[in-house]
Amino acid sequence: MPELPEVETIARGLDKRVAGDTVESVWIGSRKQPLKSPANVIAGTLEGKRILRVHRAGKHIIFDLEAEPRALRTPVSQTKKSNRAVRGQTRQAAPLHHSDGQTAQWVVHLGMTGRMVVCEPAAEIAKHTHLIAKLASGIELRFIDPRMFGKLSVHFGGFDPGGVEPLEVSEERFVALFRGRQTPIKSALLNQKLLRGVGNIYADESLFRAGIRPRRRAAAITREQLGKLHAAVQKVLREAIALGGSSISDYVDADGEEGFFQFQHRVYGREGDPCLVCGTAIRRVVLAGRSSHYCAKCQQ
DNA sequence: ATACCGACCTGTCAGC
DNA sequence: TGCTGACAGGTCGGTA
Repeated sequence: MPELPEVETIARGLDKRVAGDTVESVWIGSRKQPLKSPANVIAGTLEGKRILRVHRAGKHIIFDLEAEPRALRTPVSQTKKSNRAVRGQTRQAAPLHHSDGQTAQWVVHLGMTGRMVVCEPAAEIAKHTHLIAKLASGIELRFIDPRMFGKLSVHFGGFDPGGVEPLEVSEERFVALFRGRQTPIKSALLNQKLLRGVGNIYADESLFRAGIRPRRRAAAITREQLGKLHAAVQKVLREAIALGGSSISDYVDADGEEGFFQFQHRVYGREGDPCLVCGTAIRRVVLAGRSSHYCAKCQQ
């Protein structure tokens, strides 16, 4: 579901709502799929820790946790008994010997359909809820993901998502990323090891604004066009962030609000519709297994 | 190195 | 009304 602008919007919302709060207890559902770290390690790392800050790297949401637990674990797990019966198993906290004295990070990747929401404990528990973190202030942080393509993990001593931040990369470095690559430019834009955070919507939208066809070989694109692409990627991402991201089917931010960038889409999801610049029907082709939308006249 | 494909999952929607 | 197939914001691993 979410690309960089959506993840940025969610991370900002979460930071506003939960930074400074402390995780009291964590419930993790039985499904294994969304977990990259073992459930007891995730729960054990989160429980008792204060959330210092929530931010984004690529499409990852990162919760910075304070190094040392705020409170002992014992009273926490005792207060959890009532919830246990209702919601299923609560994992035992893992020993934290490997994280003592180090900052820990809780990293969340939302995949296609993941959502991370803040809500009151009384709020109905949505289907496909895989994690609930009860916070000291009384609110809950919930991870919901129907397709389970999302991933939850904890890291000690620095999480490296790879690639460069599209909003921070200089034009020189951006151009260098594609030098000599025979892959289609769209595939290169989607490669998170190069640029982190650009997904299918914003790749198509950026290529349209730069006037480049998705299938063009990266290496065959002129320096001037790559400069335009660099500007287009940054402009599209910034505008999308300003509008709270794109809500296609069910995307909402941490507060349940929809984004508005979908109304600015010029090619994505507009197959057969007239190009807003020249009137030519927008085409859709499948490239690297993903739908790619473009205007055959405006993009050469 | 690159490119294509299926796999991972569930839900929704168009068409019959 | 209900079945079937295509498709969905992402990533990974296998294979040619």
